[in-house]
Amino acid sequence: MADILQQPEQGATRAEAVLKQLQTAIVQGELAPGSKLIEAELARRFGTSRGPLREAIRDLQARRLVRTTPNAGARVASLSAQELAALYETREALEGMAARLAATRMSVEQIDELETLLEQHAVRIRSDQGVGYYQEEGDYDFHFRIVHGADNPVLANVLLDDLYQLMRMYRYRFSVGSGRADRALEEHFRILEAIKDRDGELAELLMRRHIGAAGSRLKNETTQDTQNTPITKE
Amino acid sequence: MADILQQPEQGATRAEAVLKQLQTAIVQGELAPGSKLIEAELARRFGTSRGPLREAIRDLQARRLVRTTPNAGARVASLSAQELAALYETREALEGMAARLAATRMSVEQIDELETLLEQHAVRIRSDQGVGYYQEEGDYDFHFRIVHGADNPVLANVLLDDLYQLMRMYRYRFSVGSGRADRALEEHFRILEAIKDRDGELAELLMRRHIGAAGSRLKNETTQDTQNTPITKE
DNA sequence: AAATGCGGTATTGTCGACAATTTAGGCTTG
DNA sequence: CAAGCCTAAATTGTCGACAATACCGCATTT
Repeated sequence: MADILQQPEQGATRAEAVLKQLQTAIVQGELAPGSKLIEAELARRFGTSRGPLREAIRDLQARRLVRTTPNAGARVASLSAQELAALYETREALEGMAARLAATRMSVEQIDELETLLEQHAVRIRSDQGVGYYQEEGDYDFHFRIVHGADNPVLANVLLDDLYQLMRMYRYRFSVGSGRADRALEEHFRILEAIKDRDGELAELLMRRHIGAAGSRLKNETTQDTQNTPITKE
Repeated sequence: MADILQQPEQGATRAEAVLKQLQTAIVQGELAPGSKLIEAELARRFGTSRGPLREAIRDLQARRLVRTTPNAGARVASLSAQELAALYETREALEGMAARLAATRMSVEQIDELETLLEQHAVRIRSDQGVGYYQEEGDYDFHFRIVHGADNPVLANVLLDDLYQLMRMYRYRFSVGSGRADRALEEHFRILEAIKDRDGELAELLMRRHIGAAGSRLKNETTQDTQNTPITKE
């Protein structure tokens, strides 16, 4: 039980382990958007050679968390307000679709489990414990289950692997949704109701609104300082 | 004008060049779905070392054209009928969204250009020349412009980089849409009309139908032999 | 004869060194 | 003083070799 802070072993291959560590470093904001990723430096930090690190960077590029230009290296993605809006727009369409499909494809067991999950959330929020928890993991968990309930592997891949990490990254920075947990939970319950009724059309509509609300709040928070300039530090 | 067949130089870096060559080899079916990608062999073939080749494979993995399992190598993606349906389902949602957005965001110049493009297609089809061309490049071109007209970089990225190549790969194999060029063109014109009217809702509906039709035809072609088994050769 | 363990071979994962390219700073030059 | 070149440092791209792992055929055992 020696090294809890440093747990360097994860994943089958070294490249995978580096990928995970690097991804969390980016998502949690330790590596600021726009900052340069120097291969040699990161390789030293993660105790590996440049080979696996390079592969990790390429994976992150696919997930839109970094951008690389040939011969000039990689930088942490830095989304402009416009791109951030585009991200939410796309998410709205995809998760709306997920909700519609989930309404017809989720099993009753899955629906039951989702309901108990939401009830647990309700308890947590009423007791004012874990508000932060709810916003992070709980919200993610709800959307995650909807996407899985849609039973569409392509959709799941695009949303969970590609787009979600990007949003988590920016959610971190603004701590989006402060004090909106109860409202969000209410919306989650409504979506659940629509799914229980097997009303795909309604579920899609509610989900789109739910995400649209989050997107417009995000827009307000960003446009106060930046209008077209990237949201970055360096 | 010596080597037209073999033009080994493409892209700024070797990995990029390999990526393009390998991707076309896969999309055109030269490397059958399910077949194994042996790094040493491909490296020899493309006249490079395993390093750049490895990076190309990782890029293709992000585009869902290959699947890798740690320590066991990469194989050309082999979609089951179910996954293929999921692919079209997702495309339907995304391109529907693209059409809706394009209806409000495309400039009149862009719309004019799109109209002349379709008129050229009409001429080609009526004269019975280039039916094959239309189905391949022309159709792609139309959808490409709609996606760009939506002015949403995330959407464009997901559709064009990730999903489109996969579909081209399977379109090749079945030569989907044989003799449907005139019908497809008609549908394209209707979508254009909706965009000219700035009627996003209608444009979305028409686009979804347009793609849904292609998807169900594809489904018919595949379910005749395979129901749950992957569509592959080896 | 079927299952299981055991090599040997093929293939992938990782590393360190070298080549090519970009980047930064100083110097010259107009 | 500004602009442009030119060198040097830093960084990325590429390669070949070695280590680790998975795959395959064969012998052995029950």
